[in-house]
Amino acid sequence: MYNVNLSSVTHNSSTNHPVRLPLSRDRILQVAVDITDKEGLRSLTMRKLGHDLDVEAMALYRHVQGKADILDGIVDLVLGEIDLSPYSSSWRMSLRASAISAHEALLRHPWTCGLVLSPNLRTIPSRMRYIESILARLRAAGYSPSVASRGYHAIDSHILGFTLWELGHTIPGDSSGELLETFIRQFDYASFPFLGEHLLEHLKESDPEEMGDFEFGLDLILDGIEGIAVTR
Amino acid sequence: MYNVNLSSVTHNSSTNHPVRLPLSRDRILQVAVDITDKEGLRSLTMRKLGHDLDVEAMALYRHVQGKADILDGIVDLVLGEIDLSPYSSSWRMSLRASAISAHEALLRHPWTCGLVLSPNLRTIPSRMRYIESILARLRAAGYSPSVASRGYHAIDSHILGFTLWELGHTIPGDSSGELLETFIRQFDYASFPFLGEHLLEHLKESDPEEMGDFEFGLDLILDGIEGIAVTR
DNA sequence: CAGTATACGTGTACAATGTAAACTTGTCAA
DNA sequence: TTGACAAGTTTACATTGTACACGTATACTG
Repeated sequence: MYNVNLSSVTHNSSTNHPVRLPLSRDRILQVAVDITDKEGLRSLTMRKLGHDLDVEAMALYRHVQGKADILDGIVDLVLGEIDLSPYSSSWRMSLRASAISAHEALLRHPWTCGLVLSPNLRTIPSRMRYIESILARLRAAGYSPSVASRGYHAIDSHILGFTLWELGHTIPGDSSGELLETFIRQFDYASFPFLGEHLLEHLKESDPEEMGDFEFGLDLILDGIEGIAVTR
Repeated sequence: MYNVNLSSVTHNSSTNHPVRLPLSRDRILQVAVDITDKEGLRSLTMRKLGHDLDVEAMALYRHVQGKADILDGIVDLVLGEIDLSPYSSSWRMSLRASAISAHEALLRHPWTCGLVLSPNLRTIPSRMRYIESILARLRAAGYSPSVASRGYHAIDSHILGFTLWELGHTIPGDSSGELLETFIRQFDYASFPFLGEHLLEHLKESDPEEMGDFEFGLDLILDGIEGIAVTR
């Protein structure tokens, strides 16, 4: 039976000396996600990762191609958290739920957006499954390949773009909002009156009845798609 | 009069020995943009930047705070290229034109998106002017602060998200599309039929009459905003 | 049980990066 | 002439990813 103890050292009773949990790609990636969640992408170094796994940095290379591979791997893990099969009668509600699930996953792991979008052609499995799933639902709803493509783009752009925006105004390690407050205090409201208004808009405790900003934009897009005639 | 020669060495006719163009923040940022456009963000190192300016890396620090400052600076330059005052009778056409201008600027300098959205609270002047300008036009159109805020978000998310998506499928230094082609050839169409269809959709020579994918999503959003009642 | 092979981890080293601190030099005012 | 100052250079260092050679515990083979 597998030992899923989080601590990396366990005890072998027969030999009576400490035995390390064996390293594995999965364990490396899990710890990498933890580090990045807690201390930011900057802190995810091979040495730090090795340290947290009670191992020298170079040991990681037996299980992982290199740092790039690790980055791909943790993105894959996060995107795997997205719920792609929410039960729903309509394509619209189903896509809406998936989009919200994606948004939540990205917020849980704020470093993901930036990584997903670094320009190259890696094929990250869960990312491909995700895209495939959105396209499939639009096609199943009767939309043409062209409309499905464009609809997918609009939805995904909104998810990534909006989440990035949200996160851009979060300071890592400033949960108390202290830095944010000083920022707001010294903001030049005279030069940027509407931006100032916008800032205050964001600070306002939002009515829990009211829809969030993310859903607002999402519905704009879904409305638009719904308005396009299906071709069957 | 200012010497705007791109070469960093000019000739002083009285002393008859080469005289370096003086370094300046502006010149540094210009060259930084050039390097990043041509060789990617990875290649923008202080040493490379110094080399291209015929100067040691450390000389830059007399004119610039550090690398982070340079990154902010080049983002500022690019966002400054966005046309914020396209003549137009309606808010909708005006915003549409600005959004397209922003999209174009981001495509000209593909590294910008990632930089704009790295999470922190720097205040990049042209970015603030840009946001202010969009908000102002929505407010002038009669929308409430809340709708203006959310409308702005939806538009900006689309611009950044969509452009990032586009660029994610571009390989830096693969203008011939060679890498892309091998990617397409070895793509697993059986496992991801709709993604495959989507890929082909992208490869198709687009009808010049037809609207681009960017405008398609943009109009979805603008339609949505237009459908919201103004409050005056 | 002895010998060996293999997988796993370590140690050391190196190149690339950002940048601090001290040094040099060209220019110009007093 | 001097001397102060700004602009660039030199040197050095810490941090990063990772190549390579080396040990060693575990499992397999006879």
